[in-house]
Amino acid sequence: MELPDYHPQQPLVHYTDNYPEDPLTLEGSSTSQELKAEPDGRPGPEESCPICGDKVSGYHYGLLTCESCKGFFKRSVQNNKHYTCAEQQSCTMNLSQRKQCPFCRFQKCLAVGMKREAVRADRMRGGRNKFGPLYRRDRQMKQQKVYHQPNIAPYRIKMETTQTHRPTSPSEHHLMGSAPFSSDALHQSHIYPSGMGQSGAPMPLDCTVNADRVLTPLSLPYSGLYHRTFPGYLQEKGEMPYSYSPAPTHYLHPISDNSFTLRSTPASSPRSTLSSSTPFSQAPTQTPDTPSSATLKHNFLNQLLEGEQDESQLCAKVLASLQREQANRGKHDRLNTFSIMCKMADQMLFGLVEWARNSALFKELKVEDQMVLLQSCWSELLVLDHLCRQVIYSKEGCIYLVTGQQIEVSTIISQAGVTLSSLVSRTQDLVSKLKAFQLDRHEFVCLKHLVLFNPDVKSVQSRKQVEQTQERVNRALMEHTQQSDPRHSDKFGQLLLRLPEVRSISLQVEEYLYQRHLLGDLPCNSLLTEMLHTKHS
DNA sequence: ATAGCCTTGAGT
DNA sequence: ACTCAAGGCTAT
Repeated sequence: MELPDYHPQQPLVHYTDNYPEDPLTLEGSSTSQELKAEPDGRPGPEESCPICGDKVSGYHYGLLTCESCKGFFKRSVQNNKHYTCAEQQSCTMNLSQRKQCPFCRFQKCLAVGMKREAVRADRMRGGRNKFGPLYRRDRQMKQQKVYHQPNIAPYRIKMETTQTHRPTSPSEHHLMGSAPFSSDALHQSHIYPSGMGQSGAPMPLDCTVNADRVLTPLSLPYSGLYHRTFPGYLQEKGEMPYSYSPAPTHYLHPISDNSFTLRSTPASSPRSTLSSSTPFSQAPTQTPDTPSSATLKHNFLNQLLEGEQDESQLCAKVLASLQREQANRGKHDRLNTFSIMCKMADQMLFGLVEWARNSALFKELKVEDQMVLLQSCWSELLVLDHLCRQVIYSKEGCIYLVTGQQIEVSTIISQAGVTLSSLVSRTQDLVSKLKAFQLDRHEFVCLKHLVLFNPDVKSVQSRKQVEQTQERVNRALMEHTQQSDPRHSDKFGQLLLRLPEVRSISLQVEEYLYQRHLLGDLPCNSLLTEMLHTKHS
């Protein structure tokens, strides 16, 4: 799953850079960075074919390609060719090797956005087709980019399947499984960059063009997200709350000042107060508190809520991190989709650690207990966070990423391996149930605390303290569910009954990630891998 | 089968 | 009349 080094069967997300000022443009092409257009928008001399890297000769079947790929695509479509790959459907595509595997070449043609419809069934010559306006707009985009965004390329995501078998070569990514090259639906269901997105310029209007693509240009809760400034989050260096160090880091080792070695946002740093302007407060399921309910319980719950991360800040942080990561990489060293997902998870994990550390209840615990608790439940917290995000933001049949993008579940299921498909299905079932229950933020934050304060974790020293806190949260949850929705008298019980499934899913996630880690698929130096190691050691 | 060059013709 | 993205031709 990646471009420009295309591996048809690879994982999920690929991106170059991103326009921080416009979250609606997380789509573009693989070559946006290296393409250099003339000021008039015509392809410049350095423009390279997104399929093989050869010199571009103009727009062909939807996007700028070289003459040979144009011809290849035309022949393939006109003659209804069905190729097969002798390798693992992840052959390298470049000028010298493009002839070796027509299967992978054709896949890549489709992947980058070449359009079969542009090959004429009647073989009529000359004239213009319906893509004329697209080409024009793409030129305009390029022009804008040249003048206004010379160094910034867009962010994009595409699907890849994920398998757990080992690639034949460490440098290659192979699909797992499934994806015999047979139908267009398969290819088009990938989260591919817009065929017209090579410019790397914002292309919000391409929604319609990309209607068949999985990843729709996202609609973030707040369009102004990137226009705000988030101290500490969008800075390029230095003060980023979570920056990777070049050497392996032991993020969770306690140090004398009762904090972790990982430098995190100081507790006094600006953070959202979860006022009505936060995305979460717009959750359709939220139950507004009435002034009359200002009880102790109420204050307790609000206290828990105050520690919740602001979704827009988290989104900005993750995007900034991905952007930084990709910026540090070479053109042929892009993260594949799976790696990007891991990076996202990693950032969310950092966020959860920070969340816990800032929790008044959690701070009361010994650092040793804090560590074992977090090490025990991190994956459950990740799953809970994910569930909450889905309940609040996801469209029916889609998975909402922390970056604000939505991916169709059916696509993931159809392309992922058995394990991942099962995970996604189980998770979506849970999402449906929680949506039916109209899980609100109070309940969600209680569930997180219930999972965090688990007195059954072995080697917890202050077991009693953990137990009491859990019971306290449990009571608050019970009272809240009874008050907020008296019609669902069993809501409390139903919510608790979901936790075993959350646990089960999280364990499967850990197992899955660990297997991929053993295959070398996980990015190095991540908190994610460190957590996985801790459990498996 | 590939790929560079040629011809065509609707849109501007 | 010009543009340029279609299809066609043909040496390799």
